[in-house]
Amino acid sequence: MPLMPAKPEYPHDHAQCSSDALAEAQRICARRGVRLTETRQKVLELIWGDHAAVKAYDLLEQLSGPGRAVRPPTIYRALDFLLENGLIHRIESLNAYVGCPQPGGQHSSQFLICDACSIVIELTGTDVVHAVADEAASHGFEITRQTIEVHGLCGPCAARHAEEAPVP
Amino acid sequence: MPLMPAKPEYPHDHAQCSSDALAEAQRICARRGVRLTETRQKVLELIWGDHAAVKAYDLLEQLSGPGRAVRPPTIYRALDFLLENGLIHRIESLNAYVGCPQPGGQHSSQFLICDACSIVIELTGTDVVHAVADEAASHGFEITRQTIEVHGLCGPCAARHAEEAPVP
DNA sequence: TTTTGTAATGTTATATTATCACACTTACGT
DNA sequence: ACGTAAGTGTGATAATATAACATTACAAAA
Repeated sequence: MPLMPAKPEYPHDHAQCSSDALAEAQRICARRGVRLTETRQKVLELIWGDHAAVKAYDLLEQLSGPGRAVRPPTIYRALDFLLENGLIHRIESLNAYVGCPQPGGQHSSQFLICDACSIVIELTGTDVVHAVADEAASHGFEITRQTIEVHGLCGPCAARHAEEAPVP
Repeated sequence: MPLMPAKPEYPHDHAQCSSDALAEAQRICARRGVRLTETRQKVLELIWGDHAAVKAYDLLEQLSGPGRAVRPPTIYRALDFLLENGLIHRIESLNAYVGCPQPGGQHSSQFLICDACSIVIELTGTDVVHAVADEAASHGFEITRQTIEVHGLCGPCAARHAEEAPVP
């Protein structure tokens, strides 16, 4: 049974959410003495268009216009900058990028990814991080980077799905 | 400081390890009534060449010979088969594939990946899985697939690294 | 044993994701 | 204004993966 695609449902004032993220990004870049140039900011805005992960070549299309053909390096440079400065995350299992809601600091990445509506929810709990750290330590392993990506159905999509295929 | 690449260190009888994996794969396929054809078996053998993850196009080169030019679909079909039957895993953060040491059953994927020697260690503990499941449940999220990929340095590489760059 | 249907493979082309190399421009401190 | 480093433009290409359709091999039925 194929998943029904849908728009991410996340009841909140997204215009606010997005502009907060942009403002915070500006603060962070100012504090760090790095430049949030027009291209970088534009890419960040596009990524914050909603709470789904965005593909590099979609950004490319969106940035390109009638008079302006943006090339891949432009996008990837902007993405690299945003990644380095902790403003976005890369979702490995999707080859896509999503805004970071707690930008600035290094923090481990744990995501719930809805395969129906594509929403990406970033987790902030420490239990998982600790459990992983313990396991790693027991193997004498020194962690530099954790990637935790959990696929499935978000609450609203799970509900919709159950409705469409009710269990007898 | 760049990581020193190295061969994966994993003191064991790898010939045995590898041939056990192959034999187990044959048992599993027989039980399931699916065919471990020559190409599929060859790919599985190559993946079990050591405990590092292998790239699809490296398999392609290794399978190709003077008289035989193997094309991408051949490899990807074999990889799909092996993935579907739980004989290998895909490491998303590397776009690469690794043998599964507990093949057959569905199980969550948790890997320690050494960025120096490329060894991939599959974890089997349940703490992490439970911690993730709890977090997901608290968001009303229904999990279908977990990907946990932890990058860093394995024990031997961490030791070697510390030796090369001693802390005063 | 031949037939026949399905699974598997071969083959060509192309899609998708990402990087390299080098030229040019802009911002910024001096 | 000048020099420098950071940022961007541009063309080419690398690396990863899939689509579409033809052909072959296998195993069970007739």
